[in-house]
Amino acid sequence: MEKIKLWIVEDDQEWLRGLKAYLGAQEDLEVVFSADRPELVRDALQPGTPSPDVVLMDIMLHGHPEGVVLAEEVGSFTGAPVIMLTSMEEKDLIFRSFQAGAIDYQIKSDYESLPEAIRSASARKSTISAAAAEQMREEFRRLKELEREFETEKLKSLITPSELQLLELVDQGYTQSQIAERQFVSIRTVKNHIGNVLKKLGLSGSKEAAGKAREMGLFGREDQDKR
Amino acid sequence: MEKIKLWIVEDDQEWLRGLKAYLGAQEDLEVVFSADRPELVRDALQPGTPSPDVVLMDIMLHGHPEGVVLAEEVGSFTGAPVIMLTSMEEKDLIFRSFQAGAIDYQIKSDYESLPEAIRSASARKSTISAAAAEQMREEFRRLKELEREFETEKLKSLITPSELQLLELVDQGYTQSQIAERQFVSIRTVKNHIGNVLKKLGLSGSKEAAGKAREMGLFGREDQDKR
DNA sequence: GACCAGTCCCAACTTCCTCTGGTACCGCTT
DNA sequence: AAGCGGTACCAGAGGAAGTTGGGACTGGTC
Repeated sequence: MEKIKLWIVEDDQEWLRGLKAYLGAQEDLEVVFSADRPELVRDALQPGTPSPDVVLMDIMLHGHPEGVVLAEEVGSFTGAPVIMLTSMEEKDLIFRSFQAGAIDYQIKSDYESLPEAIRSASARKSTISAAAAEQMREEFRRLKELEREFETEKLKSLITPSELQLLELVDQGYTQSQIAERQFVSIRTVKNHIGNVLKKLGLSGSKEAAGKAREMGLFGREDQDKR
Repeated sequence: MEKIKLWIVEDDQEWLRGLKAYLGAQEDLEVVFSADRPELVRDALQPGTPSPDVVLMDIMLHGHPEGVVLAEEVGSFTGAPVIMLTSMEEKDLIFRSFQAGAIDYQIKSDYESLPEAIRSASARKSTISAAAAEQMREEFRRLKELEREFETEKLKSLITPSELQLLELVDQGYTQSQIAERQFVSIRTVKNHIGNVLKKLGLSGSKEAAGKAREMGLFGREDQDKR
């Protein structure tokens, strides 16, 4: 059986030695390269260093999260899956690692589960912990809400108050002349407002525009709340 | 050894039977409940149905992604980790499932890896496939970029053109009187503009404000590009 | 003391946007 | 033919915001 070739990047000498010993003792794992400084890793990318099947990368190197950028470099150069190691579960770093292409994220103190994580990683599977997944979920939710808000803001900045009011009446099914009566303005005003909205939204069809505005929550929030 | 108790929700009778047979044949797995319709699952939530250790949930039930909402309900009611099943890797559904609290996401055709995924899930670990992870990564990237753009827009909407111009000169190290000369305006104008910016940003210190504006890319994009 | 940055007021002027209404015309449905 | 929605212009009134200045004052720093 072919052993899984590991690279380990870890600035804490103590941990590095421990990891090498512990992982090297596994039947199917083999540490072929290790480094405690980013420079050494970058050197290893060009010459004949045995290429890795899986890379273990400490997320914090000498006090700052250099592991993140390094992970991206190593990942794209060697094509190997990268597992990030960290002491604490720090939300922002999980995302940065994830974005940088790391396949997995493991807590150092949980070293017993590392061999299994490495085997999964070599098969291109991530075994993200529940806590980490939960934090990603939260961040995801936040970003999705933000995306929605962003869209809403963009719409709101296009539509003026009176245009919006007319749209609401359109949405309720009134005809343009009915709206004109109700609002004590001429049909011309109504036609202009709606025409302007349609031009700004790039639509043709006041029903469409009104529906869109409603979906985006631009009308009163008193009643409808789809969550 | 205690067997892992499974719930299976799957509308395709063929698959449901296959899954029950295949998974039930595993030594450490036991299918304690299965359903082919959402209603049956909701019924199972209250009475004495054996509670699950892991739930398998088809993401598409009768043509529409009802599995997503169902996953959230089942997950929060039973507290069990939920694995979503699907035929194809559809980006949007992965996120929706993930947000809904699903711990994992498996492709049906890849059924050989299901038992292992179930074991991981029962230990609250997800074994997301590389393809799915890559899609999540992309979506993440997009959302993060959007977040940044959002922040930028918010700033830009606060700062007026001439204020921005003065900020740029401040950033280049000119004093207020130098800026006044250069722009052929009185010192009073400069002081006012900068004062207004500081009030709007809630800062005190024009250097700070200028730096922030630069970081947000509000100045010319011709040269600096930090990526 | 001179110089600079920052803070609070106030006051013109300009420019742009909104709101309002208008004329004229097209296409569709009833 | 009448009614409705939609499109393309135009134009005046009003208001909000941006720009430019000013006065008066505080608090550092060289």
